[in-house]
Amino acid sequence: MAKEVTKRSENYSQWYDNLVVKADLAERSAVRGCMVIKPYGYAIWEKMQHILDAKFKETGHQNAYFPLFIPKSFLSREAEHVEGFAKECAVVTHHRLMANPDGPGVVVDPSAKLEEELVVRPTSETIIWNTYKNWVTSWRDLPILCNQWANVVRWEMRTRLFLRTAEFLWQEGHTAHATSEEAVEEASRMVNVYADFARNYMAMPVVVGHKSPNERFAGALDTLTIEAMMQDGKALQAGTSHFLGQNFAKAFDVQFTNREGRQEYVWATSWGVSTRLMGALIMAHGDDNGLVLPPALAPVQVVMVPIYKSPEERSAILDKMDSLKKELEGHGHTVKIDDRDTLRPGFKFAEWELKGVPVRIAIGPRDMENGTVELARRDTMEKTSAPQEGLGRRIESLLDEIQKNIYAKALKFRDEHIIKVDTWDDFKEKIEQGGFLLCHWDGTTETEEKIKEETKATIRCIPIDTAVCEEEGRCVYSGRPSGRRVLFARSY
RNA sequence: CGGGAUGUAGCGCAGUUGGUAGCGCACUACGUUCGGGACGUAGGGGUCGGGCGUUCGAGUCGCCUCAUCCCGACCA
Repeated sequence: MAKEVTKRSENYSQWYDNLVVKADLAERSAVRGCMVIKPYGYAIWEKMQHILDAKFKETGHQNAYFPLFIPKSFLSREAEHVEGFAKECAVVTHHRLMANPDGPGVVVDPSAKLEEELVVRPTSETIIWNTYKNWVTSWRDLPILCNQWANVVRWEMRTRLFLRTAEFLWQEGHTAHATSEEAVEEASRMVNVYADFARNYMAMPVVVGHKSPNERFAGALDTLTIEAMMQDGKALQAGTSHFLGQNFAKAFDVQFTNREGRQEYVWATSWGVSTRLMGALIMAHGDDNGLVLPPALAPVQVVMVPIYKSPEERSAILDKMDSLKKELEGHGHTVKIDDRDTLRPGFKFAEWELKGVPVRIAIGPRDMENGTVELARRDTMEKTSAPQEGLGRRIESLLDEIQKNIYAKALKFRDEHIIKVDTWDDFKEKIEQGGFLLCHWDGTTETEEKIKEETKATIRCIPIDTAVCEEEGRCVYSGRPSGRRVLFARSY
């Protein structure tokens, strides 16, 4: 039929694009580089949002909203920041259209030129720090712990659904602190919130670490990252948390009077994850049959498909399904009964597999006689027969098991593809096979750039949570001494 | 901004030396089906990206233009 999915092993990139569209997650928009997130895809994003939002609240943060438009001059206040974002900004220059005097349609009214152009936010540090200036006068006003859910625009040259689009949805936390220590601690806390979310909800293992100076966020003193491995062995930066020092406070003159009565610049962090997480989820778990969703993020955890010939059978089975649905909902699961009368069961099976629903329950005349259901799990594609009696408890433990199994599978894959590499020849060979390479690095940007030029691999992070990195050695490229291993990979 | 390609039905594509606009899927109606992506019959749907030219005649040839995609530079 029409919804054939490309084989993952044949062309991973094509498999991904195909899957995103076929599973009804998103599609390319007529607008250059932009994406339409379809209801099914958005439902997954909403689940992510709710879970993350609750975690932000738990850690003392509040939501707020800042303007979409940033006066051009704001961007240039912090030198490194402007340099980092200047090349990808959409700029509003006019505020009015007029009828085209030379033909049909409308043209920009040249008399409506803005005195100062407005940049569509690529990130909100500048507008937020310009605002925070007015919020802070005393140490008593600190900390400020705000988060914003918003869209941002980065005019990328080349785009991919979820992974890199001209406009994307994200959350950005922006905090202000009285001390450096407090801000460093905040940046670390939030990267761990992300890591916890990735592991326990997305069922996706991640490596937590520091970015090399070269890969840092523009304007940050330190960038923490979570790096995930996709099934083609490439790395995906799934979330970042930045210690911004006093850079933005100085650029926007945000000072407070400390307990000793002296004026001091505040210390800042910012952190964010985006709809890119959707791409990570798809690429981390999907297979040749389509999406594989961890139960914690599946908009539909259990789908029920009736199998019948006559209208009488149909109504009897649907009645049974209604009562089973209520039982499962009592256990807190989301259940959908696929009662579409125009499609055959086999089609429905394939469709829900494509959409990644963790558990399928099929009931036919045979099951009605025997008091059973057919249970199918998406992660292993196994089918078993189970009694209708006590189905709620059975499903509860099954969903739990699936969540754990998906993580275990991804973890196994990742650990099999992280290898230590100590020579340059070995590096060049191993990087072609995909995966993460743990190598010694001399700490210079020069070496990092050379390696990138020759192999397209970059330092994904300097891991903080892997004891195996802590050892003396020599740089894999230059041979100079190194105190620890870092993580190299090709990335999205 | 360099290099390369493609624009024909909702989607994917074919269209020969220029001669009535096609195929598959999807869609509509009816019937038979229904435990792994059903089948039959009958239908509907097009300014061939746009403009100008050559010609008796252009989807096809020429020029211009617009858009999109791929490979680089950039990147969550």
